[in-house]
Amino acid sequence: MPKLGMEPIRKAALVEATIAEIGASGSLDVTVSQIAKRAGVSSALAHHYFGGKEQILQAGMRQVLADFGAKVRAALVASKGPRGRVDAIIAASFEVGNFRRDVVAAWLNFYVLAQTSPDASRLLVVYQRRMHSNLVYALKPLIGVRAPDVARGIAAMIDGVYIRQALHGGTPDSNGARSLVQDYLDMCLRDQA
Amino acid sequence: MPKLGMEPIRKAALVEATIAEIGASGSLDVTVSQIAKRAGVSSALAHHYFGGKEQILQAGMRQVLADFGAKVRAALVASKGPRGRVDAIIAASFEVGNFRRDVVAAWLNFYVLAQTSPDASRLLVVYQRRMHSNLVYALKPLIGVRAPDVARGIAAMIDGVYIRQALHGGTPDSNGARSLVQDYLDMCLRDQA
DNA sequence: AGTTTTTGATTGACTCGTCAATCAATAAAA
DNA sequence: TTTTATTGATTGACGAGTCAATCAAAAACT
Repeated sequence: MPKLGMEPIRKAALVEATIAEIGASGSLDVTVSQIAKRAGVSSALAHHYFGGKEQILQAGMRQVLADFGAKVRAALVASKGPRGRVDAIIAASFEVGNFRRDVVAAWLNFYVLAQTSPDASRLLVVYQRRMHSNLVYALKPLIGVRAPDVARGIAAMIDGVYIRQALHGGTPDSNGARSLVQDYLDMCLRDQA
Repeated sequence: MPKLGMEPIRKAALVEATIAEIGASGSLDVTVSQIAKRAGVSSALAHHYFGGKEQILQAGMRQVLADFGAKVRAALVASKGPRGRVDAIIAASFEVGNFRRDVVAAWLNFYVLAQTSPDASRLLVVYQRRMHSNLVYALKPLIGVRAPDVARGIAAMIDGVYIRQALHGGTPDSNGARSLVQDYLDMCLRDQA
């Protein structure tokens, strides 16, 4: 055989190229040839390793989700105390890397895909569940029984702020986004409802 | 055949069919033939009246935006007092019609399009600006100088809650969505920051 | 060590389908 | 007859997926 163990290398390159192409086109209308070309291989090889276009795109999506999850996890282990944990989640959500052209494109098209693809929908639910349970776990010591409700509010606001920032042409304002959500959190903590 | 004055009728039918097809496919990957067929005409006629696919899709998007704007306007004229105006905007945003399959699909794909199409981006900015100024106008009597910031928070939360509801399979919970945002508003009003 | 066999890696060429856009032709008002 | 409405047929381009063939290293064998 030629150089052995090419498969994981090629797959990784194709996944990366997939995300890049999605970013370049802004949509999922990317050809397998484009992806393969960017990865430096033939389109036939992409089919050989992934089986079909659908699976290539799915691998790309999964990668974006995984990257995000890793960022949150890293931020959490470096945090201290309940409030620190919430702040870490918020900060990780608005990290500059998340506003990269290709990452934004991946997320938006992920939403679109989630309407019709059970696979995409399931992945999205997993992400939302993890976000929610992370938030609840951090909020419980701070506000007790109100934690689930506040977590829902924070999660929604993170999504809303993210989309607005992402679509707002020009440099995204990570700090502004973060403080908007943190102000909301502060207010919730101050409030006795 | 030609009964005169068909143009506006056909155009309206094609626009409606466009939105329906976008809803059916969940994406902008709809063929002109599909749209034309649903509208009961040939694809050639669609090209004849609109010039090209791009313009057909754009007309569909503009229609969705216009429908939303009309709903908000209607809710505003029927409202009473500052607080009533804010509630009206929130309620209009989560009206059941906005969760229709095709409307959701249109909005999500609108976001996607806004990344790369200056036209779509411009339309989106117009919508956001109007939303913001409506909110500020209603909030000013309630919280004065804090109005712009709170308006930003409410707008973001509306978007975030909407997306979560829209992508959450099953019947959307209009009331739940509304109360989530209204609770946020109540808290802002109660708060002296 | 040298030869042979095996097999992963890789591609160019091809098939089959689809789709946007165009056009020439037809029909019916004005 | 000039204009408006309307379509079937056609075209030209493009893209997913398949396949047979090639290449080169590694393993097996002598």
